[in-house]
Amino acid sequence: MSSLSKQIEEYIKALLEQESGGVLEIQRNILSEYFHCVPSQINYVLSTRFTPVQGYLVETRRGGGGFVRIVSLQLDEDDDIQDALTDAVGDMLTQKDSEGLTAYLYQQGIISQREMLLLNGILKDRVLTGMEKGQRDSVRASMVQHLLAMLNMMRHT
Amino acid sequence: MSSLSKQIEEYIKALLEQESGGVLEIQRNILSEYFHCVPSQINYVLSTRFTPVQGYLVETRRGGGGFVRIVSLQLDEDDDIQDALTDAVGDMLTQKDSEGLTAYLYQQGIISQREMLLLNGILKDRVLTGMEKGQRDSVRASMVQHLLAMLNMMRHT
DNA sequence: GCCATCTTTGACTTTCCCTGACCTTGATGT
DNA sequence: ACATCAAGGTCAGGGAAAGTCAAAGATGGC
Repeated sequence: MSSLSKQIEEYIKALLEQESGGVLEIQRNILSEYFHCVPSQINYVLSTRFTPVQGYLVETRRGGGGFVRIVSLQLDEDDDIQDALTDAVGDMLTQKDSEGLTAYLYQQGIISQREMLLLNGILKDRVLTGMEKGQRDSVRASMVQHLLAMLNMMRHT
Repeated sequence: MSSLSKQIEEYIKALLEQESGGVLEIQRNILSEYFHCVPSQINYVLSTRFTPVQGYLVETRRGGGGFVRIVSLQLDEDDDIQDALTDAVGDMLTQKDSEGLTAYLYQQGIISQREMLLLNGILKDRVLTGMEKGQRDSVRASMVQHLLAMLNMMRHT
């Protein structure tokens, strides 16, 4: 008995495969009606199975004409970016570690020096104001995960 | 299925491009008739998409011969980016505004398209997790303020 | 059988867009 | 000056999405 979440996951992935560009746009309500579940079930599936680490980027818009857009990144196994995504960055990342990572990306020729400097500037503790260290490191991790996912995407286009 | 607001936005931007001086003067009623909508819809579009932080100034005059003037702000080579934008950013910045700002910076040749995409990617609500909206907007403002400072420095060295 | 983890649900919230009723300002003719 | 008309402005409200969160339920490993 595969769970509903699992089924929804498969369905979305099937839809994604049909899209040539690896980009799927769909309405949350349509999906939840199709599976006879509450809309927030879709959020659960997206947040547990379509994360940057798993190779997906999700974008949404609310209000009239709202949608959910799911982008599938083609990731190859032995890739610097993918390694960083699965190994180096967990769900917490200190300023020091993020600087180490950007230096590595620069040294690998994945980002420019200027990009490294800009990213470091934005990821500093001093800039991520008004939160506890734990939260800062968690937000930084999220930012860097998304950054890596996008770098991966750009590399393949 | 792009929203009416989006269409109006595009239309205005297209008109603006045709103007050599970056200044467009038009009547609100003409626009609203063209799009078969109420006049105040135009105000909505102007106030959400043509703000200073997105690189625009809007001036209007009421009464007979009234008009809406939309000015696309141009940065000169020796303009101080910080001076020009710090106030506009303020201490709160929504995702939409930050995207407008990066688009502006790109259009003005201050950042590359790739930098714009990377920045947008890490400034999204979805990425700045685990906080209330107020805090998100405040952290985003902080990040963008620091970004402006760095861009300003890099520009003159 | 117990505990941890994953799933499912639904009540409540937020965002975005659009409309219409009513208000303010400026120009013009007398 | 004043009346009138011709702009544009404001604001509250409603509808259409998606988001959040916590509680309840299911599952699986030991």
